[in-house]
Amino acid sequence: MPRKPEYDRDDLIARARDIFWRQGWAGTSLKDLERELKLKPGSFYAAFGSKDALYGLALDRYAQEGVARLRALADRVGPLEALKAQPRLVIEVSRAPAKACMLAKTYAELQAKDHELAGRAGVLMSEMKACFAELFRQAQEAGDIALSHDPNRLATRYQSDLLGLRLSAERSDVDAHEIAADIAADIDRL
Amino acid sequence: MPRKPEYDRDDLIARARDIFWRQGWAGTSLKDLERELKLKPGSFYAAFGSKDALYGLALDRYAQEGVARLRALADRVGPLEALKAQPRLVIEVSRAPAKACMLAKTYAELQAKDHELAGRAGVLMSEMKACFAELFRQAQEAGDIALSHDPNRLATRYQSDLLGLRLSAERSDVDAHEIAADIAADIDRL
DNA sequence: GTCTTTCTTGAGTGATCACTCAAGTATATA
DNA sequence: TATATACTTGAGTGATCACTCAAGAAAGAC
Repeated sequence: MPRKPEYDRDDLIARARDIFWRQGWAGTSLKDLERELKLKPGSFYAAFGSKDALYGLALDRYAQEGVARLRALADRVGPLEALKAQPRLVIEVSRAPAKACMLAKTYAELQAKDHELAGRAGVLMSEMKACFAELFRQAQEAGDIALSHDPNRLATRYQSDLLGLRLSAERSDVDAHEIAADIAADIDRL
Repeated sequence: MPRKPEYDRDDLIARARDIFWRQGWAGTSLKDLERELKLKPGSFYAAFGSKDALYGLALDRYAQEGVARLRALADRVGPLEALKAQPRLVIEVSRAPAKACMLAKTYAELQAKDHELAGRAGVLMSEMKACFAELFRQAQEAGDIALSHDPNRLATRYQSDLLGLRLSAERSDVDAHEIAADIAADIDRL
């Protein structure tokens, strides 16, 4: 009996993610969102409740797609090759709104104020790290990496390297492909 | 003939740097600054002109002290040992308001809006990178690092690693000392 | 067609933003 | 002591912030 909304909620979340990813939390005003999502304030708040709530949904979507993409890659080329390819891939996605990791940007921006979204970003980064560790462990099982290494430690370093790489990739005076190649080369030496 | 200001300008810039470093640009309001610097709006604007102008001074101070500290360290222990010690040192400074690099935080927060301060942070990061490259080159001259390596490439990777490390050091679920040790170990293998 | 339910619209809310400025106060020189 | 020259004070500026809500419009059920 009721009327249906004119928007595609999933599409709106994806578009909001791109805006937040690029401009950050404080850098994105409701005016920005209303313009880009073509939603008047009333519809916006009926659909999402608050700016923070939408940011949370966007953050979850970002992390979920990131993990899914890496897992799918590992299923295709195996864990070691996936870990080696990932650095190059994350800085080459040209349709992405930014090179830097949205989780890291969120954490860096909001952690000092103990914002709930910073906590959420931290949890999601931790899950991402666990995903890396699992792939390192699988690579060890496959005999590609010496068993003497601790997969959790490898994952921690690897994630740190990726965060640095992706931040560096935003800079015009840095050749991020060289860094990506060096990170991949490090994995080969394990 | 005139009255002297009651504040120490250098001290105010240092205090402002710490606030901006921790809370970011948008995350720091003039109310925050007025409270921490104990300056009423009139005095604040007479002294610094604008929030952005003070942020710029704070950024310059941050970068200048960072370079000076590393150069002093290199003079004491030599270029190779300085580069190896730096990762541990940057995450161990307990009186620092944050572990992450202020230049990186500024760049990440403001680059999307082409803010002048992001450009300034980028230039300062570039200067820092040049400082790293110089130390790598000196280490090669001293015979500590094989001449086959490009010092600029080493510096780029090293800086990227440091950015990742320092961001990781903000997280409670990460053992940053392990990462720092691994980065130092990488330098030994060159 | 009529009713019910939900969505859309957009002016308007108080709070906070960076910033201004006129009035008051203190100090070094004459 | 008188005067000139800053510095300090804090109420107040318009703009923008996230957000609200009442009224109008549209679509399924009957």
